[in-house]
Amino acid sequence: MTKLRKNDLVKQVNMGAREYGISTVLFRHAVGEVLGVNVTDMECLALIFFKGLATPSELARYTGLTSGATTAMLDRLEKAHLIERRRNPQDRRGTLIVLTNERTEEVGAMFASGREAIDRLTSSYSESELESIADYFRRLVMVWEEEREKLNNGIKRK
Amino acid sequence: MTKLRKNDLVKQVNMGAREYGISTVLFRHAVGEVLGVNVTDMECLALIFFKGLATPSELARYTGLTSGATTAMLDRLEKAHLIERRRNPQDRRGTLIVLTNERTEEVGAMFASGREAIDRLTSSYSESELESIADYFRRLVMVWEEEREKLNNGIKRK
DNA sequence: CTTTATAATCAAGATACTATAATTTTAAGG
DNA sequence: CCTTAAAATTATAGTATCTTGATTATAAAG
Repeated sequence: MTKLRKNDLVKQVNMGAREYGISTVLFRHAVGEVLGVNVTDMECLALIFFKGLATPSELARYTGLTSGATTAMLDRLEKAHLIERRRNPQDRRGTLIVLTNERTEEVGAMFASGREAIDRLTSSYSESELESIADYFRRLVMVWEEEREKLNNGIKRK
Repeated sequence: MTKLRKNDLVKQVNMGAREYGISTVLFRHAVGEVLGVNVTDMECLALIFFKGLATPSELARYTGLTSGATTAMLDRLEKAHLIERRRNPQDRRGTLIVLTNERTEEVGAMFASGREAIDRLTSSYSESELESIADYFRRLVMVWEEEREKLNNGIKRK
């Protein structure tokens, strides 16, 4: 009954992907609680931390906030000395958002332990396993991006 | 230089995991826009959809909302005929939250196409690949859960 | 140049959330 | 039983956050 076994594995993987998403959401909420920032602001902060650099427009797209709400959010993060606005030399209308030197370490420390654990975990797999996993993630991202575009096109047509 | 190759693969996987998380957030926001519900409510709705069933306490933990705000949120989703409150036969103090029959299809349709694509994608891997991927997800979840507990313990001690 | 589009901000009013406390209903322990 | 605890809801007042529409500065296209 190898067919059953495969179906079962497919389910396990799909379930795993979902639970992974849930666990990262919960973790970010916990970090937010420690830093004293709300959920929206924390989602942003996490993105800035992982990307190293972001623009307000990018953050607005990511969080689904309007531009006004995004400005307000960045004001809050700035007042808490968590981020800094820098002018974009390429486009002088634009702003670049980075973590402040002051608190990057503090924020980093919370993610660092997890990052290291993930590094150890990932490194424990063989090259061929890593190839499969990386490939799977790439394709997952493609699927959700395509689905999102379908929805967005649907909105525009109305 | 097989060491370099492995390091590169590890980076690809770690990056892939992050981008996957980002793409699912963006997708849920797009669905929320179509359904006309705000981000918080949508995060909840997605959890209910994927789990099939949830309790208010569970949703409060997941969203970081207080119990009062959770009740208000469920009121909004109920007024929009997206969810239904059912009594929990196991614990009659409790409430179970499910999608309504009316709109499950509508919501489901938006996720269905993606779900099917994911199913096809996942099924295209071999059993041994799926084992590695499932294992990787399981361990990722464990890592973030552990990290979250560390943070929560830190809060409590204060 | 002039027009149009984009990035970000700001101001005002509407909505959502928090904190707190009280209430109801049920579960579970002694 | 009786007490204590848990799940969910309700109510109120205050605060935080979001939306909308206007505004400024700059970029890009014609």
